[in-house]
Amino acid sequence: MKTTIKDVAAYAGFSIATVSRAINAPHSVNRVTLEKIREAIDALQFSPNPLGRQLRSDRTRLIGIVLPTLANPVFAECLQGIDELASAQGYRLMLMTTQYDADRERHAIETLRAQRVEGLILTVADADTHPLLDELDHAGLRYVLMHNDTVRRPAVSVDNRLAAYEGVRMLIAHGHRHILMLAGTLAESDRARLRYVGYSQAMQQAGLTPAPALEVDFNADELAPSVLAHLTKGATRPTALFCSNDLLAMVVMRGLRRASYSVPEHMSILGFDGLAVGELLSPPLASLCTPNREIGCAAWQRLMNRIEGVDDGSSLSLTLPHTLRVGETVGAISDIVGQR
Amino acid sequence: MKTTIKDVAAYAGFSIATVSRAINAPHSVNRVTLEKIREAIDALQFSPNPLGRQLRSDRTRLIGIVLPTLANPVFAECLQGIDELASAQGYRLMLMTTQYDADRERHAIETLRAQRVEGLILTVADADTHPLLDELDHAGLRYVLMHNDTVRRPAVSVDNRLAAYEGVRMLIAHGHRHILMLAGTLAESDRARLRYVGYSQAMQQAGLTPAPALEVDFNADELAPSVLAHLTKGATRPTALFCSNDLLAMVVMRGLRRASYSVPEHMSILGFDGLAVGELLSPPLASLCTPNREIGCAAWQRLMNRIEGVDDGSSLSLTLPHTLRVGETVGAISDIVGQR
DNA sequence: TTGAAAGCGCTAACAG
DNA sequence: CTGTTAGCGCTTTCAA
Repeated sequence: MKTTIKDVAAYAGFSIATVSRAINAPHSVNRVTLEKIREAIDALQFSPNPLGRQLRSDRTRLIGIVLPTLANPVFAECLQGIDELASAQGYRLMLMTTQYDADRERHAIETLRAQRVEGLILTVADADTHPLLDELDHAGLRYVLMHNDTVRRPAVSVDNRLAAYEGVRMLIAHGHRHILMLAGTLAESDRARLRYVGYSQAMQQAGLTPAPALEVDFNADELAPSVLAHLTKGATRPTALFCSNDLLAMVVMRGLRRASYSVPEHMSILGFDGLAVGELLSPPLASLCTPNREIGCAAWQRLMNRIEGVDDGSSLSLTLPHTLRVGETVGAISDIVGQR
Repeated sequence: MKTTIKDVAAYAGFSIATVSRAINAPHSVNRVTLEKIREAIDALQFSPNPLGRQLRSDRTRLIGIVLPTLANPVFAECLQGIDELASAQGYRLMLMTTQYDADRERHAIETLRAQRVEGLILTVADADTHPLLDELDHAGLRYVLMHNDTVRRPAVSVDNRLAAYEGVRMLIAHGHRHILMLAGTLAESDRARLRYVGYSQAMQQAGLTPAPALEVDFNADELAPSVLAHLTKGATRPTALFCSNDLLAMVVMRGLRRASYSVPEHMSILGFDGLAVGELLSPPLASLCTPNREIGCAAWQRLMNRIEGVDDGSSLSLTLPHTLRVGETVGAISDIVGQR
C-alpha cells in the first residue's frame, strides 16, 4: 500500500487538506468536490495510513490487553467480550500475555505504553500491591482491571468473597463438615485470597474450623501422592472440596477417579469460574459462575467512559453478579459412602 | 508520556540525530556521549514513540492475527504459541476475531492492512476460495494460514484427510461398521471437507458405505431430537460417531448421556482436535490431536522467514504430525450393548 | 563522531 | 469551501 493522501490529492485535483477533510469531515466539503475525491480514493484504493494520523492527532484508537494466559477459557471469554465491542467501535486491540509472571506484566505494560495505547484492560496477579498500576494512575493512562477484586482501583469482577461464602454454605447445607479448600500454586492472587476468606467465614459461621488451603499443582498430569493422601486418608478426611478454579477442580476429579474414588459418592466437589466445559463433564461440575463475557464488556464500557471523559463518577469497582451452578458433583453427606 | 527525543537531546546537550544514533546504533557514538545520553534518557524516563519511528522507517513490527473465535481452545492455544515468540522477538500482536463470518474476515484483514501490519497470521473458513488472500498475495503483504489445509497457500496444519482416515480406520478395527460423521453447522471449511474425505476413504477401503455427514448445532444446549433419533433409532443405527471437532463430540456425549445412552457401551465416540479438557472427561475422549501450540509457533516462524526475506524456498504448506489419543470413548463392537 | 535539514503521512490552524 | 503552512516524533542522508 504505497498510495498516500498526496496521490489522491493530485489525482482529484485538490489539496491534501481538502482530501483530509473529505475523509474526516465530509460535510464541510462541497458535494461535487467530495464526489471527485471519493472517486479518486476508490480508483487509487487509498486507505489512510493511521500512523500519520495517530502521530499528528495523538489518538491511536489502540487498546492494550494484558492477560495472564489464554489457556484458561475464563480469559479467552473475557477477551471475546472485549473484542466484540472494540471492533464495533473502531478500536484495535493489542494483546500480550504474562503467564502470571511479574516481569512479563511489567514488560507488557511498558511495551503497550510505548506503543501509545489509549487505555489498558488487564488482569494482574494482585491489584492492590501492584506498583505499576500506581504508575499508570500517575501517568494518566486509563486502565480497567478484570477479575481483580479490589476497591482501590477501577475494576470489574464478581464478589469473590461472597461467592465463595455462598458456595461453601451450600456444601455445609448438604451436611458436609470436613471441607477443604484447594488452591492452585499461584494462590497469591487477590481473588484467591478473597475466596479463602469466604470459605473461612462460611466455616466459622457454622461452627466449623477452616483448614489452611491446600496447594495443588494443576499443571501436573497426575495428582501428587501427598495430595491424594491428604484427600483420602485419616479420620478427618474431607468429604467435600472447594476448588479455587474449575481447571483445578477438573484435574482433581480425574485424579480421584483414577484412584477409584467416585464423585460425588465418595467426595463432593465445587469449582469456581463456571467454565462451559464443566457442564459437559460427567457428572456436570458444580461451580460458582462468573459472567466472563460480561466482565469483558463491562470493562470495555468503563474504559471507554474514562477515555471519552464520561467519567460517570460511579465508584471505582463494579461488581457483577455470580451464580451458583448446581451441577451434580455435590452430594448430601448422608449419601457419602464410607472410606474405602 | 510526553518527553520526546528533543527533550533528551536538550537535556544531554546533543542533537536529536545523535540521540537517535545512541538508541539505534550505539557503536557509532562516542562512549562518553553515549553515556550522557543514556543518563538523560533515564532521568527523563524517555521511551521512543514508535509512531514516529514507524512512520519514518516503514517498519511497524506489528503482526495481525485473525481468528474465528477464542471460544474454541484450539485457537487460543495457537495464539499462545504465537504470543510467546512474538513478544520474545519484539513484535506486537493485533488481534481480531471473525466468528467465521466472511464480512468480518474481510473487515479484519482490511483494518489490519490499514494499520500497516507487517504480516498476518490467520485462520479462515476456506482458504482455497478466498478472494482476499489473492489480494494479499498481490499487494505483497505476507501472511501464513493456520489450520487451513491447503497446498495453494502458505499454511501450517496437520494432514486432516489422513488424520481422519486413521481415526476412522481405528474405529473400523474395533469392529464398527456403521460409522457416522458429525459436523458442525459450519461444515464448509477446507479442513472439515478433508476430514470427510478421510472418513469416506477409510469406509470405502473397508468395503463400507460412507454416509453423508450429519450437521449438528453444537451451540445448542440440547441435541436436537431429530439428531438424537438419527443416532439411536433404526436397524442401521451407528455404533460409532466420528465428530469433526472435540467441542461437538463433548456436546454429543452429553446429549447421549441425557438420553441414557452410555459411552462407549452404547456408542463409541471419536473427536478431533485433542483439546486438553477432553482428557478430563469421563471417560476421557478419544481424539485426533493437533499440535496447536506448535502450529502457532511454526506459523510465526514461517511468517518471520518471509518478512525477513529468508525465503527458504520450502514448499508453501507445512504439515505437522497429528497423534491419535486413544481415550476411552471408543469400545470394541463386541462390547456394544444392543439398542435399548 | 556529530549536527543540520529533509521528510515519512497526516491533521489543524489560519487565510483567503 | 479550499489551499497554505506548520508541525506530530523519529530516522537518515549529507556535510562538517
